[in-house]
Amino acid sequence: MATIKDVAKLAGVSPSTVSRVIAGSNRISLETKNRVQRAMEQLNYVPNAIARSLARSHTHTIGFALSRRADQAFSNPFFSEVMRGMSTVAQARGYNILLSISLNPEDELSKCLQLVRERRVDGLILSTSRVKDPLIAALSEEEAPFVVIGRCMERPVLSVNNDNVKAGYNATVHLLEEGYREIAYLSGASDLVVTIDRMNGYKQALIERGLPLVEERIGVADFSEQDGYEALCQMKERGVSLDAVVASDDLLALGALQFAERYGLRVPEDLGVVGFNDTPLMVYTHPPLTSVRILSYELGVEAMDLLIDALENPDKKRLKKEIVLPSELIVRGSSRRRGKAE
Amino acid sequence: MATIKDVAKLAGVSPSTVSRVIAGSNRISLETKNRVQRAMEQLNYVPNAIARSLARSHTHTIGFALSRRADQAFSNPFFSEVMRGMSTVAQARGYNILLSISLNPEDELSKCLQLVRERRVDGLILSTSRVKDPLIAALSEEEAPFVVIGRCMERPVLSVNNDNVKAGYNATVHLLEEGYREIAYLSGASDLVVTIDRMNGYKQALIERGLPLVEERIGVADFSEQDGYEALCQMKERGVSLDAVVASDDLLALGALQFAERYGLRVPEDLGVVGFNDTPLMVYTHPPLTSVRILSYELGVEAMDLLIDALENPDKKRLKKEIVLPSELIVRGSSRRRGKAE
DNA sequence: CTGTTAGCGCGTTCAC
DNA sequence: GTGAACGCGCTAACAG
Repeated sequence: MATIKDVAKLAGVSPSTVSRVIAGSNRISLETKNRVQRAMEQLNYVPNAIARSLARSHTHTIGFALSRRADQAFSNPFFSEVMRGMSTVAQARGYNILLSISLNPEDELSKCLQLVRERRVDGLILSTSRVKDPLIAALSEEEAPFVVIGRCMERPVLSVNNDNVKAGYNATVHLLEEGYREIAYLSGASDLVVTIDRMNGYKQALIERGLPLVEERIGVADFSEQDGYEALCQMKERGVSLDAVVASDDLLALGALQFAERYGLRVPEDLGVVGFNDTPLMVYTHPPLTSVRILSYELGVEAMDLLIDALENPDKKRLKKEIVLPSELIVRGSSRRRGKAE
Repeated sequence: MATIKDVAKLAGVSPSTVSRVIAGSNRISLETKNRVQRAMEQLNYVPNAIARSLARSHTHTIGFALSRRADQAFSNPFFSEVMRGMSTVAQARGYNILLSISLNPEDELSKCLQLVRERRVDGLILSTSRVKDPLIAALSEEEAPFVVIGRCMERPVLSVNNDNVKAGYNATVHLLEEGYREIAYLSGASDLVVTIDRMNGYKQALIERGLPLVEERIGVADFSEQDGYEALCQMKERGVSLDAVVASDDLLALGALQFAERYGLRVPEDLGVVGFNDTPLMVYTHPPLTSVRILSYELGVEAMDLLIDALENPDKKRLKKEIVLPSELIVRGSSRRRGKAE
């Protein structure tokens, strides 16, 4: 494998000259430039990225942290889409993506710190955020550049989020307008900021319409259909009445559908259901699932752009920008009973 | 950020000594070893991975190539699972994963070559294989270490695959045993080795049972429900009769379900359907989808292990091992009509 | 415009 | 057992 020296030798110049034509320096004669380029082609020369990184002390690599719970949570294409978005930008701006999948938040923390301290990545993108997130705290202390997909409640950070409060609010209002009154909320892991925000939107809608906020109608479940199903069954068995469910994830909404089946409830007549993420396959549930569409691809795009901007403009680094992307409620059969025969 | 020199200075030794305790050299006195370790802790020292890579001329990083069509194809968790498997092994063996998502095979080729030539990765894992795959050819010529998830028809390569021919065969035999006789096959992109293998299994089953092999019953579609739907509609409109479908992907099977609805065919009575991948959400289709379960997580595990083994045992490098993992047909409502009232 | 000199941070002989 | 010296391949500051 040819090195910069080989090229220099062949072209009859010094390595630094070669380095200059690679960098596209303008103070270089057209003639030697051509000569060098010919030599590079002839030797099939490609600069060694590692050596470059060492010399310039940055890697042009971004780490993406995914903890397994998050991963399985969204066995829907949410993260695939985010990654596609990130990847598009990374590609365009000359960056690479290093993947870090962990089994739990503790591992995630140590692996991310490792990546940063080893200087393997220039910055990190975090896939979710929790209340008092230790990872965010550690990274902040380390002064490592990072952006979180989600929101940080404790301190200003670079972040890209969707309007979860509003989305939760809209979903709930929609159910109210369809005539549902006893609306339950299915939360994901209770320390995830997303699910808390969505819940707050839900609460806000109820309060605004003067409806009672029944704590027993709020169920906490891991992001899985099974858990969603069980949470609702427990509610029912405790004698809590409900005629609709706002589920903070489509998988949980699926659990709600199962729950309806178990108790012989008709959807949407007896139970209205709305989920989150608008997972493509949810079109095929019976009835098709109403869901909040999240701009996951765009989330990835914005996150990567934000991080690279911060990286490349050290002056702006201190400005902790927070981007919020809109969501859209996609109404389908699972929540539309207005005008239907009762 | 502390360097090896800082540690050396603090411990009152030379950098090479520090290097030795990092490497776990045994010819070092316990005393200085402890002294160095204390210094490392005190300075919160972590070796710079880039400098290491340069000195040792390998990165401990594996590239994973995904081309977008493959990605969207499997908006099911197939690749997530593969990645989880790869990640587990990578973690355990001290490797990192660099992600390379491309929009098309051409981009994929150039990006992968780039990664290898830049020496950014020690090796690559390819997510799919095509007939006369240019990427495989290029990588072979480059003598870059890589393993393909799938199979290479032209030359021996390191590969991890599932038993697609047998799986296609089993799926078809199952339909035959359920009494279906006019079985169609829905292929994915016609140059993907997976889909070809599955088709050959399908053909073999028909031939074995003495049934005619009707070329018109083989439809080619991209991996999407829409395409699957359209392929079958075209078949129908051309007057081709069919009473069952083997779809090389669950999404295509979904298209078959749509097709059935469109033409008022009852599933499984009038149309039997079996898909591939056993996507979790397919349990919720009506009726639940029969599908071939692929060991995607294990595929990732084996691929990563195979690659790292080859990397770390240069002597074995020449041995082009090909691993095949079993699959399992999960029978559900969409293909079970035996014993049912007709 | 171009070459020389010094690193970037670490691994690895080769001596002592 | 330990240190000095050199090299990995490239960039950057300084001359000229």
